[in-house]
Amino acid sequence: MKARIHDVAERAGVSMKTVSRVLNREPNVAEATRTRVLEAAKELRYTPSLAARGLATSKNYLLALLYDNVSPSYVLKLQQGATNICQEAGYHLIVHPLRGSLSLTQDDVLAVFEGLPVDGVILTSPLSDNPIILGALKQLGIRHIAIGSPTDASSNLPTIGIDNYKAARDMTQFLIKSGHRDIGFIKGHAEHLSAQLRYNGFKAEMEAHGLALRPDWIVQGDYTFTSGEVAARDIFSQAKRPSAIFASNDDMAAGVMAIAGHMGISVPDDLSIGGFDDTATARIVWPRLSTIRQPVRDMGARASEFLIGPDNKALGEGDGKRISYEHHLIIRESTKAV
Amino acid sequence: MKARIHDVAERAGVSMKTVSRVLNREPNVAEATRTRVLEAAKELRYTPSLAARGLATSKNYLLALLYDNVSPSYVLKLQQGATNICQEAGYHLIVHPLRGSLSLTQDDVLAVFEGLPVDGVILTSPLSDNPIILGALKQLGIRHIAIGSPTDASSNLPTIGIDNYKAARDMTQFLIKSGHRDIGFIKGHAEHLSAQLRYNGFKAEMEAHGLALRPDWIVQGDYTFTSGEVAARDIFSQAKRPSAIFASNDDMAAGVMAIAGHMGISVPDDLSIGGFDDTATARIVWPRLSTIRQPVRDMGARASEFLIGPDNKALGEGDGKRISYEHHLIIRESTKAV
DNA sequence: ATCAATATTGACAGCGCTGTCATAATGATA
DNA sequence: TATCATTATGACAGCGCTGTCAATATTGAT
Repeated sequence: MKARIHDVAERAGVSMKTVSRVLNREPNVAEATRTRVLEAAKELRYTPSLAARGLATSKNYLLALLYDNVSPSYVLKLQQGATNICQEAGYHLIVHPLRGSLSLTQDDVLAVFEGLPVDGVILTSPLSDNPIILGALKQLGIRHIAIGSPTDASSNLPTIGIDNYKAARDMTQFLIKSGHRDIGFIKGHAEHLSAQLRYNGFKAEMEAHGLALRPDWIVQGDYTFTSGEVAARDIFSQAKRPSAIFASNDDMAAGVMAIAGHMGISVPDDLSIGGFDDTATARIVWPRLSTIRQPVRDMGARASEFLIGPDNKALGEGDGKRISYEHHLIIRESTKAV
Repeated sequence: MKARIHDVAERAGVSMKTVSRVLNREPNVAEATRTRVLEAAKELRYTPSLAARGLATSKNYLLALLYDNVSPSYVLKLQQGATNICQEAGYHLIVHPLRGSLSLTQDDVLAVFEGLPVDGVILTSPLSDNPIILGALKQLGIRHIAIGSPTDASSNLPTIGIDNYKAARDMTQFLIKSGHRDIGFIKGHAEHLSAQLRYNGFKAEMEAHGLALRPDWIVQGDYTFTSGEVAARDIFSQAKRPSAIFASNDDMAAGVMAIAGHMGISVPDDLSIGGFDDTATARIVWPRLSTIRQPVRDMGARASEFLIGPDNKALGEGDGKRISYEHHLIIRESTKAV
């Protein structure tokens, strides 16, 4: 039924080992031989057995993408980028939800990874900020990389992301330049490093313009739609309302928008709203959200490349531990100059 | 580093084969032996090597979930259900995007599956309606199951889903009972069987109540947000506007809502909107969508169970080829009695 | 022509597990 | 107690591939 390497070898008139060499792009194969083997493989529709190859090389040819508590479209975009690279390299990607990661014990986590026979793991926030998970990965010797906030130079964790701090400054600057002076802020999940960085960026830019941060307008959220609603209610119950609200992600921004709609506050006429991430949500709500776009697919692709590549391969410039991608400020209809 | 079956055997004082028996729940192992083996395995934190096991059994212990063109949250929910089951059985799930599936040739599809060493495939619409894909799967002898519309009894394809026809009737009936008589409809993607069934349900219920279907109010969409916008513009440009619009899925309903917002048509005061699927979108838009909920997680779980189980295992009642789950009509703020 | 260096190829073992089949222990039956 | 069916266990080969190492062919420099 299914062709084996032996069949290809026979057909090409070479040894199995030579076929193996061609298929694995090893050096020192005569050009003519290579061609002959490739042809034979094609004719037989040969594809190597993952299992056999894995057993022989003690690799698994499997990567995992772990997530908890992030937006589905973000996960799937990452995954699409990663899958493309995996396919080329004969790898496959297991997308694995890890629910309630914050309350997981060391043993829980070890059990998860022992049951996941992968060569590398891509972590998204907040998993990448979780010492238990990082510890388990290190203990088991599984390569890993985080998608998130590469600005934390203190850590040794290879990381791909955008400059959340700078991006938040950009959005804040945009709002200020649009004439807003009374700007509220909804913080992201307290456990996510990105949340801290985004807030820092907001704060720095406000201060750089000599604008006051009003504590009543700065509310803790947790990146969920509902927390955006709660935060919005909170802010709107104050004596004075801000003219703009910058939410740390799109879902919370959508929550703000829902409450505004409910309370008859017109967006963007009475209130401008800025989001972050440019998820599908940003284009689904009306008016559409002004937000920050991350090249998520590229980041996923880069992460797989790193995990599949040789151990010693550096990730980026400098110490080779961090890569920062460019973000983009996307202006849509949820913001307006005053 | 990593424990092998040999180590466990030694520690338990039995042969490797016996350990294998215990781990695979084969019969004819003395209770005392079983306990001893289990203990040894636990102490050594032993987990079998997928590759070796796969090589020996010529199984892959891998399932694939293929999708194209469906909402991310739908895919991830399916995946969560499926993953749970897979874990228990020592399987893993590869979520695989198959973009542009409609223009794929036989060879493209074969190449995809040959590169995907899996024991079973879960197909979502529209892949499950694609004869090329089904053909390739059959040709390669890969077990598969569709998530979608199990009402098509003509096919031999095992299918899990809800009764799209009935669900659409339910939503239509609800709108009619709310006093709406002028109801528009936005059709789903022409290639999806579900789209046809939903439309049929709408039509049947309208006719059952003696209500006319106005062709100007029935517009073709393709399940995307944008197509919902286009359809809405189309309907709103007619001389008379319907008092309610039933969109074949939530994303299109959100599109309608966006255009309504844009044109100053108030939802639900001037226009009721019904969606379908109860995706995250339904709760993100404002007002929140009345819609139809499917037990997507359960469906994913059931699908994996089927694929992992023995060949002869029937799926459901009757001919054992179809399972229909209950749907639920979810009433939120996007609809209102007139 | 000669030999070292290099390029190209193949034989063979073994990765960690399970299937097959043989054997040993146990229980049931006469 | 002898005999046979049943249950419990182990020895061994082999799944399809690649790593190691040895063998052979080719090249270039003398």
